[in-house]
Amino acid sequence: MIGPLRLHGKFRNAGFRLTLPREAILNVFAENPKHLSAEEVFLSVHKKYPGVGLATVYRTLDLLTQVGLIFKFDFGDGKSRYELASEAVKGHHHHMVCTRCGRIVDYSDFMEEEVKFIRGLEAELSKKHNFKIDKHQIHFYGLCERCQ
Amino acid sequence: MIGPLRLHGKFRNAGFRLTLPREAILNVFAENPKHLSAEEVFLSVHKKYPGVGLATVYRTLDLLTQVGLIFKFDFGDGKSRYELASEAVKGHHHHMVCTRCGRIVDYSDFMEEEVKFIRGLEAELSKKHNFKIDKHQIHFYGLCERCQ
DNA sequence: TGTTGAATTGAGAATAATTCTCATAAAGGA
DNA sequence: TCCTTTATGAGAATTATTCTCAATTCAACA
Repeated sequence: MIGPLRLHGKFRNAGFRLTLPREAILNVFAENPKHLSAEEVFLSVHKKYPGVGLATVYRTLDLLTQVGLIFKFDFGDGKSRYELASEAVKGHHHHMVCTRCGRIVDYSDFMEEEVKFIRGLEAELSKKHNFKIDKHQIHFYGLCERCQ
Repeated sequence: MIGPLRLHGKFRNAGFRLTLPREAILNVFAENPKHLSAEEVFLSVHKKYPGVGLATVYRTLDLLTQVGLIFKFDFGDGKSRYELASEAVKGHHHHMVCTRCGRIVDYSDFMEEEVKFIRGLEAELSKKHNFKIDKHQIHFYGLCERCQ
């Protein structure tokens, strides 16, 4: 669970207001685990706060992504997915996507080596191409256990 | 340029017919360089073969992706992009995406180390999670030279 | 603690990418 | 060449996402 105060601060500094829908949406991420689609977030919020509309969910997801509280992913199934940033950092992980059933398997093995390697690569690339990298995504695609 | 014979074989083995639209679409990739959207492919094909429709382009892109002749990418701007597989393999490269202007910068530096590292990771992950990995994508996001 | 202006919201319309439908046309084996 | 199957074009349909706009809420300040 993210501290309301930190959240509060993040929003204010960025010039945004802290509203009920925004907190509700953030709570969904704090309670549910991972990579939720906009519709899943909407349905989840809707249970407690039926008044919150889908457009607000989209707007807020955008906002939270900009502010850096959640990450946005595209696994190639036509809809975006979002995930709490603190989750992704604390239990840092990446994704394997099953090309048959669409299942997303997280892994957090070898992250230390991976992060070290990627950091190095980032530094080299940033310098060489004058590209200010601030995040990366690594996705593996293939067949999950069930679909082989 | 992909040899028509090899192409021929690939299609037959997969149970598909080799048609003019399919060749035309593949030629677009052989002639143009990289990561084209469906619409870009459509427009390009349309110049030489105005008869070819957008639906066919989508169908063929799907097909070519399945057969493995092209790769499909999602850079998070709401449209898929495609790229000749042999291009991606021969001049193996990955992508950096500018989060402000959407520009995609290819890089092919450090690929040897990168591929070696990723291969190792793939092997470990496949074994541990019993996930049959057949491809990966690495994307870096940030600000390109012009947008900083 | 009420007032006020700006930021935010909900509802539904609008948009954009992609997929589907179906009647017609083309491919390639017999 | 004929025939069956597969592929195609055109446009309708679908899906995710964004936009519009009047009504509401936030929070700074009186």
